[in-house]
Amino acid sequence: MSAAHGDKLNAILDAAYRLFGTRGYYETKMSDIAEEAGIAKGTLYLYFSSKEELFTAMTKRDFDGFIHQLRIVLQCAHTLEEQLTAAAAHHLTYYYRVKDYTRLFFHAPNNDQALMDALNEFLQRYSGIIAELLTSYDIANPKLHAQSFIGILDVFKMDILFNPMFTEEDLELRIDFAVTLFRYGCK
Amino acid sequence: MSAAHGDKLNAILDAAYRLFGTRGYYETKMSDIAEEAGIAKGTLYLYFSSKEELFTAMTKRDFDGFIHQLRIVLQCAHTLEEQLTAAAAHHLTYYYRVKDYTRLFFHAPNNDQALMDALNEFLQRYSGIIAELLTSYDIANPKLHAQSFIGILDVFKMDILFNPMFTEEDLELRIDFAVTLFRYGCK
Amino acid sequence: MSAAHGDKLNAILDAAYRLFGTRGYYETKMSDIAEEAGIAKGTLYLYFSSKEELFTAMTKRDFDGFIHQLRIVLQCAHTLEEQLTAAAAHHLTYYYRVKDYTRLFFHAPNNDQALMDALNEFLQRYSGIIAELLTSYDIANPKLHAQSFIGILDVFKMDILFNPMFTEEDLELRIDFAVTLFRYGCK
Amino acid sequence: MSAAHGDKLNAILDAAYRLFGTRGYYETKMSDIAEEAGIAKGTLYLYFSSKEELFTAMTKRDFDGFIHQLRIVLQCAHTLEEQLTAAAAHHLTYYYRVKDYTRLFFHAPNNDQALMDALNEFLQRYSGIIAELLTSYDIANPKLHAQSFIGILDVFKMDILFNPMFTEEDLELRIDFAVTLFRYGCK
DNA sequence: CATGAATGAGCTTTCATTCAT
DNA sequence: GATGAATGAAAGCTCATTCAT
Repeated sequence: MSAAHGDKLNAILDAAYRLFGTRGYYETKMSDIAEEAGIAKGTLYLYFSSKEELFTAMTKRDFDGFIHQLRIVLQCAHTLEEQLTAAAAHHLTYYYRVKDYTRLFFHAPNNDQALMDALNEFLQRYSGIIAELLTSYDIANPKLHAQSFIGILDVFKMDILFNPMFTEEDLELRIDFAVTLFRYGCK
Repeated sequence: MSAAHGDKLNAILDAAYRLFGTRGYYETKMSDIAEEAGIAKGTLYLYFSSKEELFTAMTKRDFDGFIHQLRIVLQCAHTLEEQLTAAAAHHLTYYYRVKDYTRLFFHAPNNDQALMDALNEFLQRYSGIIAELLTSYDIANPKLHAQSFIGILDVFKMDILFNPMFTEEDLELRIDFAVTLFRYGCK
Repeated sequence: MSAAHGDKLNAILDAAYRLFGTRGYYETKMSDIAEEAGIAKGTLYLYFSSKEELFTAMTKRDFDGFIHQLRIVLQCAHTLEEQLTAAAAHHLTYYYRVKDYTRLFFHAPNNDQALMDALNEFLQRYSGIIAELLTSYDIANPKLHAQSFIGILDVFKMDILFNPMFTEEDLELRIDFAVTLFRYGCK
Repeated sequence: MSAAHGDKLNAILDAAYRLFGTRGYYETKMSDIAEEAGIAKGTLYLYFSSKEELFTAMTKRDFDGFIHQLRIVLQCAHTLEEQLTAAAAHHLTYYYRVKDYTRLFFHAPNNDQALMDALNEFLQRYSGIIAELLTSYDIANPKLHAQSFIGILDVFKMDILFNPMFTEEDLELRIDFAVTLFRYGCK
């Protein structure tokens, strides 16, 4: 894979991310993506054999970045409290940064097994990392706890993505709230 | 003829629920819904002015049923523990019952404001009921706590919907787990 | 045909005239006509077996009115000059009065032989009346002359129907102009 | 590839002319035009963004051809008599040649402003050319006279288009008749 | 006579994908 | 590798007409 090839590939994935994210899968045309990427329509098919495959590839790159970044922020934290807070901050900040790309979270192609697999794999990796963390602190049921922690965080995406008044302070508040609830329960 | 009218209306909504739920919005044709409902294509348009409107109406009916059922099960519970357990059981059992209709939760028409409004309204009602509950027990931050509780429950939908080995025991386990975590934190 | 029947019939024809005239044949729905006439959709079909037949009936009534009126105004005129002027005034005033119903002259159903027959028959009757007039003054080629006279008048419909500034003076001017040109040629 | 492009464009316009002309606007399907032109349905939309636009483009090409031809035949005539005869012959011969395309003159899409504009522009150009001619011979009211001349000619289209027995001699007769009437009046 | 709920054939337009250049 | 003209399947919606009441 030459540098030029990689450049064009990333240009396509970037364009796909922007358009799928802002308009949704079915509302985005391959020709729009080609134009946004600055290449010809036919060229897309030299890189991806179908629209679905492109969508899945774009999603996977996004997932990989999420996981990669998660590992990095976790390395800078040392107590359980710090690590959960880092993970929560990473999760919510991610949504906060992409609040203009809400379609990513609601509109995907429907009958694509590869995408479903990628989604499941992502969740396994994500909850695996959190579970590993909890295991190292001897917390029981690490997998269920990890999933629940992610669930607590994820429910706030509705606020973040759809409430235009949502501020960074609201973000901080929810980060601390989620960690505290997870650790100590409601009050 | 109001009874007949209601019958046909419900036949359409039932058919829409089945097909949208198993195939997804974009993969379901209006002609399929008509056939499934046992009526002519044009008749659909006497009841709903567009495919989107039909989808939103079907969704709203589902939401209403969920909320209605929730209120009923909550009336039979009297302590906080019982009430949270009832709500958790209701939520997860709902997913368990509709595990064949996974598309309902992932594939909706894009850019439809009426649907987004319905979704938001549902979440407000749902979290409002839980928050009210928490308030009556003097728990701080009732709204955030309510959302978090729902988040914990909702994350398990991935297991329920996509893990074909998922059993009713797994269900029971998660119901108790969710309530305990919510009340007392991890460990 | 009872009075009530005739009333309803005329209500339908009136409604059809208004809607076909302002919107055009294909842009007017049978249901619109029914509503405009204050009756039910199905009732239309008790009077006319199809949309085309209704259009043709409406057109014929209009043609009959035109011819009937023409005969009346001609009876009040006695010299050739007066008669031609009366006919010209009648023709152009007709367009002037229905300038809000321009679709009548441009948009008709396409493959309806009955309508084409009605149109031809009208033109035969119209030019026949004028030709008869010319014959009584021993003018040669009465049929061609009659047609030409009608042609001179008819060309002005574009001005009348499409020029919103067109005034009654413009009308008078064209009436005299047409008669003079027809009788004496240009200058 | 401009030649090929032009070829395909003309193939489409030719096909549209034939089908719209013989069947009418609403009775002609885009798929029929594509087939007649020997291309795919979707290709039509690379050249014209809608059925209406195609109809208008076809009409304009026809109008342009009419005007172009008119200018040519007028250049070969030198007296007023000759010029009017040339114009009359051109007008009536045009109808005679396209007598199989009667729908062109009766059936156009409704509510299309671009088409109405094209029609008006054509009439302005046509009557403008005739009026200019009359002006050069110091004839008063050149615009009204020009319109009337056109009206005299145009009325004969009914005979030409709808009378299957209409011969070339009938054509010649009307050409001379129209010019004589226009110049000297009846008788 | 009158109604209007129900029908279903019909058509424009879109867009993912291909392939000759 | 890159292009973009060409393709053609596919689907939402309309509306003239029917017929049970």
